[in-house]
Amino acid sequence: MSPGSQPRQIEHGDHDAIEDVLSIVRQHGGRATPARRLLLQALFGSREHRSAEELTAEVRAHAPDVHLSTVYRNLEELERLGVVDSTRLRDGPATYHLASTAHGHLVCEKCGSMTEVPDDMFRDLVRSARTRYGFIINPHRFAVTGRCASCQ
Amino acid sequence: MSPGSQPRQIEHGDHDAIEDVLSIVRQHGGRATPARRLLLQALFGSREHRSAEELTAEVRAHAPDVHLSTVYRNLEELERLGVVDSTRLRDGPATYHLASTAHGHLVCEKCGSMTEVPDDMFRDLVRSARTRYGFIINPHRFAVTGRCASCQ
DNA sequence: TCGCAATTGCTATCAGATCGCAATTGTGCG
DNA sequence: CGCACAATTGCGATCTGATAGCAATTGCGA
Repeated sequence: MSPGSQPRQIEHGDHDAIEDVLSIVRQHGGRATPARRLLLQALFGSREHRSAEELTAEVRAHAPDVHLSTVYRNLEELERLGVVDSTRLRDGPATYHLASTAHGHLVCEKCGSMTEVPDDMFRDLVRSARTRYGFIINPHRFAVTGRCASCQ
Repeated sequence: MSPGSQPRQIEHGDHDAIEDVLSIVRQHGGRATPARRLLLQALFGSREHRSAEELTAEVRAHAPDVHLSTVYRNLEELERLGVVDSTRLRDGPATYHLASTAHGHLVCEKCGSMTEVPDDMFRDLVRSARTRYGFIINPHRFAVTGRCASCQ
């Protein structure tokens, strides 16, 4: 559970994936800047949920001049393109992760721990929201709060 | 949709309800101050989700000196006592409402509109979270985000 | 009625996030 | 291959929502 654990190596598949994303960016009139590339690297390089601040720190390890606001702007852009999802956990900053890593979030309102859960948990909720209200739920972008097993 | 609409009259039942809450507060060593009473009045007086700021404005209509921080402190206290729930909609400030008015929230991430939905929509999710993870979900304290019917 | 802890008003401060602007830099087009 | 120009960046100022510290006030149990 230590914050900086699992700094999983960038695998060669990631590089292609990053370039794929960048070509999507280009298709939308965007550019492949070093900061953007580095940010994507950080996003691909870790399974954890990262705040903008944490991602900035990771980017800065390679390019110390990249500014926090740049990271925010890029995250916003990448979210607009559907590449990343942001999730507001109950307290603290928003966290960001690749949109492809599909999962919901259970956040304990006592101890703050977060459990990732598969999408199918939301199947029923998604279905009834659609049929009853015509509302299409995106289960990745919010946190479900309550009490975790050890905090009952 | 105008912000100040529906300023539903304080009904005589509300007064008793407010005093009931205050006696609970007293049982926990708290006091029945004017600010507290006014805040409860505001909470009872409206079905809408209100931010701390909005509630403060309402309280100030009767007692102009009540400070924003006082309202925050009281909301925190009342939430601790289980009288109110707070919900973080996707953006903007947290909103507060009486815990008794049980419902979940669907928030459109495009137009920002909010739909209140009955608890039973969450039945399945609540059940599988409990059986699979021992996690007890409180459906009132978070917002489910997605696209509303008119924003597909 | 009295004493004391709970509460308040106020200001300062916090964290997270956004904005404006001049300088820089990708990149599509010729 | 090189240019023009829009996209992007660094940086600081600024914004909003929320909290903390502290002295003065005030409910309320005994």
